[in-house]
Amino acid sequence: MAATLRDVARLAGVSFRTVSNVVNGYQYISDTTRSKVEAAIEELNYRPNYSARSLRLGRSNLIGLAVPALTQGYFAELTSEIIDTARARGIIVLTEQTNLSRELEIDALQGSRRQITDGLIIDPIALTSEDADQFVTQRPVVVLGENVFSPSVDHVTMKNVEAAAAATEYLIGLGRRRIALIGTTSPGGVTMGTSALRTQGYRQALAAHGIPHDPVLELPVGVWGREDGVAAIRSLIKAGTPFDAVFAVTDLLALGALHELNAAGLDIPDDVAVIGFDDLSDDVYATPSLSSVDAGRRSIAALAVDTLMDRIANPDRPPVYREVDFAIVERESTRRHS
Amino acid sequence: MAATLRDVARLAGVSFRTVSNVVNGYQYISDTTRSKVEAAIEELNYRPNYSARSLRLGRSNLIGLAVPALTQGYFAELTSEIIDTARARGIIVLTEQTNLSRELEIDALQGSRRQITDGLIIDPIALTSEDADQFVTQRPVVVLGENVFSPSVDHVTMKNVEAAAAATEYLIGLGRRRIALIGTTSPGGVTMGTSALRTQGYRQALAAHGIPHDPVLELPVGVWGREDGVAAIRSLIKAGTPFDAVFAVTDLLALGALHELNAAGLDIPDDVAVIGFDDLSDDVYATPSLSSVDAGRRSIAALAVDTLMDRIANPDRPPVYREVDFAIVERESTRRHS
DNA sequence: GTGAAAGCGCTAACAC
DNA sequence: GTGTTAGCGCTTTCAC
Repeated sequence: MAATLRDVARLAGVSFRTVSNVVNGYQYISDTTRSKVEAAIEELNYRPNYSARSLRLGRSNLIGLAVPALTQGYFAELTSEIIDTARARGIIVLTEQTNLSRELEIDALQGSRRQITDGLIIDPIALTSEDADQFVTQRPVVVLGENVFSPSVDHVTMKNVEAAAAATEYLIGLGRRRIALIGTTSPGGVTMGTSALRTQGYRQALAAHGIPHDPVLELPVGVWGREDGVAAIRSLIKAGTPFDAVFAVTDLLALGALHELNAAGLDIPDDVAVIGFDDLSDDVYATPSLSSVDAGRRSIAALAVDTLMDRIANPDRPPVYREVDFAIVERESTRRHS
Repeated sequence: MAATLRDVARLAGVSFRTVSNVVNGYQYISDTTRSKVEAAIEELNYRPNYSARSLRLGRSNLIGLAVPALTQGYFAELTSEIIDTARARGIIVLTEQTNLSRELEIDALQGSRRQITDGLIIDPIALTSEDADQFVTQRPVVVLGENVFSPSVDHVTMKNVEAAAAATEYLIGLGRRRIALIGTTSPGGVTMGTSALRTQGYRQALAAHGIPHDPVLELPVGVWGREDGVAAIRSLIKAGTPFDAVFAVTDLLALGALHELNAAGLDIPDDVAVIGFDDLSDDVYATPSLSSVDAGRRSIAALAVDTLMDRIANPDRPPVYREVDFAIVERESTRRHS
């Protein structure tokens, strides 16, 4: 059996309250007492019992993180960054995957595991703003992405419209006029919100430059996997639609597109320039390397954790809506040959 | 404040022991009582307090998972599979990243967060078998990979030597004789164990076919990122070493190699056939798609969770060493043109 | 600076 | 089938 505070106190010859004080770094303890206690802790290899501490404090230092799938590069990187940020704050992250399922997202928000954690960071895909009340829960929630807006909850997100417009303008600046959009909203498709915003940015940029908007160039996809990028390019080529650039609303789609453009024998970027969205670390190793929009994932990770911790400490403050900055990252898939 | 068992009991007009019985699915309760209690639970939106339950039971239903980095595809997929397997068993996973750091691996094993979880699954990279006693801890540990063997602890791992030999033999069967090995052990390199075993398999296969073993074809790397695969091919080409195939000890290295071979204008697989190791889902979307060794990651995830749960339930059973099966997955990077 | 004691919410042994 | 009670290990108010 593991040693308890009492065991340590007995060995050190002090009251067990004193041991608790030492463990919690309480100030006014004589040096001799402190070192006696520390020696006893060392000898018994004492570790505080977190369940007891949590029960007493009503706080576990655990937070939940609910993302669609760790196998998607964006979420693997986001999760990695959130775990590291949390660790630096003394917080432990309990990750779960919602697999694009409405049920699992509701379970993440409402299920009994919420009880274990002090708060939750969630990136909802299947839920929409119509489900806004699902997000109003006993314990703090920070919502990522813009598929959902729930007025009484904290949000941390990216500037989707502006960033998508910037990517499109960048392609226009390269002289491209027939810019395909892969991953626009589709009637039954998931990720409506994000997709809609990036589509909006794309159209805004075209309009701003007087480029007519051709519906044939806007390709909806099922989900956001590489295979969907492949399929989009395939359908474009099959239909014989001319195009000289591709803006994919996510890097996975862009990587799939790259693969299929290569397979079709097209030159990138001479025949078709390609830019994605998310700035995954994989982009550098694509053939050719993939230009992308860095939408601020690293900032989002840090801001999400800090916003959640702040809300836990301060439950009554008004909800915040925070957006992080973006940047275009230029690589071979759009670079002019020099 | 959240409702407690007592609140529910008061509302339902029963003793709070009865409520506990209902919550825990105890058998002998009258249907009327049960439904009264359930109505009260519903009305108060009661959720059991896990800290209290854990404190009482000495068991949290939380397990730790320590992997090098979620940004590495293999570990993202492994983690994803472990989380899902655990969830199906009612267990929650608390993931941390050890970043190839010896200190962080020791912290995962010995640190105070061990206290929160019932057990730990760890894939050590920086620690070696010389650190075997670090793995002997109060609470159950399951060790993944073969960088470490600690005799009194459970292990779940893959058949590295056999799988690497099979990959090499497969290339030999394709008529290749100058097979480069990317990711062999290097004096100061990490992941010595895994690397050494796969190198051993490679050499065994060559020897079995009477192919002389050329040290120039064995390329050590720093870590196992795509950039290291790029560097390995670059050095090979720069040195003018002839080669007609590449076996990379991990897919990330192989994907980097693919990228650099493409950049050098070599035809894959005609000039150089490439096979990796791990069967990441990315492999399908590489250009060309990457052949690989499926070393049994999915089985490892399930087996690791089950072995840990079994050990938690049964702390005194003898330690086990379990190996899962592998398979060669053929794709374009090694396929003969038809 | 240290000690005694209450109680966080729950489970389970023990009565009835 | 239901009620009473002890106690898991800890933090913290209140004394001294």
